[in-house]
Amino acid sequence: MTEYVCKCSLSDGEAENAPLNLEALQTLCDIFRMLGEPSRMKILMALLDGEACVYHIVKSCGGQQSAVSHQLRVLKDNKLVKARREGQNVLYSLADGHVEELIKIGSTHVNCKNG
Amino acid sequence: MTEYVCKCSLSDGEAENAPLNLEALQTLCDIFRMLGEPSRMKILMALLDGEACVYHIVKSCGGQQSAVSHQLRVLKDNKLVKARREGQNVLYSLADGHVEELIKIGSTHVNCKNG
DNA sequence: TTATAATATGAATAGTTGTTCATATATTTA
DNA sequence: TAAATATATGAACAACTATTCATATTATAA
Repeated sequence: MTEYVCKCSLSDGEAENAPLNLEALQTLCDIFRMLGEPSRMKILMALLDGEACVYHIVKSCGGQQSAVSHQLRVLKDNKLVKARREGQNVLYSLADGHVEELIKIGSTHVNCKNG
Repeated sequence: MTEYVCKCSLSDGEAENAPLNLEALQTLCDIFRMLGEPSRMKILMALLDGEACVYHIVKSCGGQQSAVSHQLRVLKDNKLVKARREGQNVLYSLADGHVEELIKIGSTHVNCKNG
């Protein structure tokens, strides 16, 4: 049985390379997974203009308060948002500029494909 | 019962705004969802250097051929990759530059958080 | 302290989805 | 045409997860 050779751009040697830290891959995918659920994306978009309390996030995004709280927890665990308490309220905001940038580029992609 | 006012940056009026096309939101999230699965991300990363046939994608990413084919189909349905047949082989490539850009920014985010 | 408001959480459930196995289709070679 | 290679696909199953409901926690107001 001879060595298989197709006409694509990869050699077998290149194809076998796995230059990827598995943990980093998982973390990277976790971030995208966070952005891949409409209920979470709505929350993040509501935070594009600045920090907001849970009450207003719920008002903006709809759905049950507990559902929003659950998602906020997941978003915080994955470092996409941060929170600070101010009296009775907890104010959430985007963790850093990358989140906003990812949303913008994703949106551009959608617009390109639809245009 | 008086109107609720918290100290976050949103007014009730702003919070109630839903300036979002639901279909576009879903499409946007679909793209990120595609990027949110390690098995798919591996495939996309294998395509960062150019087009590749299924055989080499499987060799690069591991797993069963049928699993890779299933994921390639989903990626194509969601317009993240495109395919062209060349003889027995089908060569896949990234749909456009946005995909690469998203992966890069996501990776930067990961590195920032770990640094 | 008691009551109320704001937020968080645990358990249960229903819906989604990635993988596997078996098989089908398409292309080339003998 | 028959055999072999490359890729795709359908069904089934297991794992994951978003939501709901009920309730707990935290903070302010009476």
